[in-house]
Amino acid sequence: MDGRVSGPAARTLSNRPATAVDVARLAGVSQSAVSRAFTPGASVARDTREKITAAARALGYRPNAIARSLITRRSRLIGVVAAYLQNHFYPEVLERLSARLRAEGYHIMLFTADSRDAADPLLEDVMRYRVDALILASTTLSSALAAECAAAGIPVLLFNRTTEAADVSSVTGENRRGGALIAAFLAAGGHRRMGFVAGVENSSTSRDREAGFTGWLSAHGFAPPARAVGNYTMDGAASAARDLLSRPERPDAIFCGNDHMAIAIMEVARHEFGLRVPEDLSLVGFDDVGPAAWRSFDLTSFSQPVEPMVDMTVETVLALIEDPDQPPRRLTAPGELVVRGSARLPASGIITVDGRRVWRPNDKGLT
Amino acid sequence: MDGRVSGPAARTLSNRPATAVDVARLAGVSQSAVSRAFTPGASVARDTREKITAAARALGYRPNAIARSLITRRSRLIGVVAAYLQNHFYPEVLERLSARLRAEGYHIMLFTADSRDAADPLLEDVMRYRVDALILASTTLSSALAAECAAAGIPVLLFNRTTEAADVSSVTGENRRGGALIAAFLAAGGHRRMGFVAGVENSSTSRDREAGFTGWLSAHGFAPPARAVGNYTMDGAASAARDLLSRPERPDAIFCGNDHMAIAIMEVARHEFGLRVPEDLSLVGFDDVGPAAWRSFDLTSFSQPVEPMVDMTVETVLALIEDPDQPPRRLTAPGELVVRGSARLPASGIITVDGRRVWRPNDKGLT
DNA sequence: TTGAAAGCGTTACCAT
DNA sequence: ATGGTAACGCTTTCAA
Repeated sequence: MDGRVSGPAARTLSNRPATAVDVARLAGVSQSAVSRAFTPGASVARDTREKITAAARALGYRPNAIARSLITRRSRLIGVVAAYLQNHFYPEVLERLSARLRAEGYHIMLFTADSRDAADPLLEDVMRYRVDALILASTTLSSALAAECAAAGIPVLLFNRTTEAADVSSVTGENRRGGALIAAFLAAGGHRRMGFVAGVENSSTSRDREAGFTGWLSAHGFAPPARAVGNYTMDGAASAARDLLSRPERPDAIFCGNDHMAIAIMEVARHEFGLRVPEDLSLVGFDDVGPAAWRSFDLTSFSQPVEPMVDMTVETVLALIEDPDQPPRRLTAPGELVVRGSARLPASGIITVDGRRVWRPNDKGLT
Repeated sequence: MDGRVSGPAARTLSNRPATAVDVARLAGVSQSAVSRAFTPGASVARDTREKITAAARALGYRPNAIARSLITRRSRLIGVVAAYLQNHFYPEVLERLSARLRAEGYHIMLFTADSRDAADPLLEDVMRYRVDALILASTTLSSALAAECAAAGIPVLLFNRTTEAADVSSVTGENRRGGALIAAFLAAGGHRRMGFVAGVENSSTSRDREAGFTGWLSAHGFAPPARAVGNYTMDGAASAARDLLSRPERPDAIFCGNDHMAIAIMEVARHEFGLRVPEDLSLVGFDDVGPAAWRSFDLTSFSQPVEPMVDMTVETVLALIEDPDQPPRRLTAPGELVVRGSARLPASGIITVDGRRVWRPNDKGLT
């Protein structure tokens, strides 16, 4: 009766995104049919579907993922909490993770956490968006938070971290074995005054690497390494290096908690202390990130292979979403000690695999 | 009447997240009241609110952002499309952007685009989630896509890119002025055989930097620079460097399209060609990312200040969300030519500002 | 200040 | 194979 705005034309003029109802009306079918046409496994007759897709295209219709999420109770959103994005490892992970998840129909909601402030307020947001799962990359998850996620039924996966406090899934590299292997490598290279630069001290990653390193050393009659803390930051590592390198008994080899810190330490050693690497000081890192291979650094490093780690992560997360009650998985991706020029070489054990030089000592007992 | 599952206990036992109805029931109020209690500006009596928050806490209630989005038609999600995450510039941007948006109550949905494949399928996903705005960091947006976003009413902002094809908002650095300033700087430093390594050739960023550079050169009687294309990747830049440096008339200075490529070029120059930087070859980059300041590179570079750029971005995006019909903004964040040791120095014009050495020639005409 | 009721745009379940 | 209808969990009128 009111002629001002009515009829199909008005719909078309409306600048709000088209809905399934609009499409249904135009195609002359029910809204349910439209829904089915956009649902992969649903049963729709050939020409019904064609009418619908034609109408949808005409209206620029796209199913509203928000509305879908509400009813299906699946947002197909994965919360990813990352810190330390300036550490090259994480951009590499993020890139791969995003690609793999997208292939599975999931998307990333990105949260960056200051390492200093608690993850709590951030978690509040995560929960409100009803993410289907949460991947914590390098953030300490308080056990309280883990409990809260569990209560909310949100699967949690720790990436590059573990925790004893809660029974939660995790994907890590071979931190302990890597640390031990590096100790053996440096010892075989003739070094005697070892140093270690820790990352964030209460992180499992740093603790495990250190435990592997010092464990091997003490088991083989070495003095405990000189030690400083770099907190996984470049500035922290630079300070740690200044500390270590100005001690009377200067280390002749330093195991740096990760490559990011190793680079900062190398800079300080060379440019502030005038040391030659590896003649005066051997340096070994962890992660084997891109910059480790740059000629300026040529860093020997224990690898954490991004692709396998991400693949494990995605697989685990999807399984957890499928069945949240299944037991948590704690997975470890095997790495290699990739040998480059930043540390003096042992007499034997260096072989070339897939174009990379790696150290595989005959000595067993380094599993 | 059916006694099996009913009453408050049953609700409590349910492991689905609590809803506003659950809270209302427990607090003895209406569901609307619960909604108001969680809406900043709403009118709720003091003790009503207290009853509600108590009940909410007891049940672990959190408002469902998905449901809220559906009715408010605002997802408070910002789509961010990023490529080249291995270029340090982008992680820095992402980190800052995430923090700033979160402070405004928005969240990032992250999409990583292979630079090779089109952004189209990705855009489909973006639209389905009804993001409130789209930030394209370093991706070429086809004008067709821009049109589609406009049709869907999604504000788009190009970060570190512009386009003539469509009338869309953008935030960039001073690409043209930077390129010109670098030309003047190198000329003043006594260089005569200039080289340029382009990024992605059809990107506005690379084109503007090159235009500024070659424009200044030709205006001042210099031959056009030797030219190669690096596509903003390290591998591409390394190849470009090999090309340029093995030419008979080897350049004595190269303007590298960004720092990421500059580092690769420096590696090749030093380690493959045995050149000293800057004695044999001067190198200048663009962006002034973190690694530029590392002693090993000590790269002279025109800065693109992340914080101002991100702040402009957030401000613009919020304004566009508020009023999508306002005219697009094309903003430019001023940079400086940060002088370090990778290029021979001009006799004058270098001053120290905020502890950084920058070049500010007396010569006007470099606006 | 509060509660009832009408959506928001889907999917899911029933009939047909 | 198709259409009608009831959710999903919230915000937003509108009355009271």
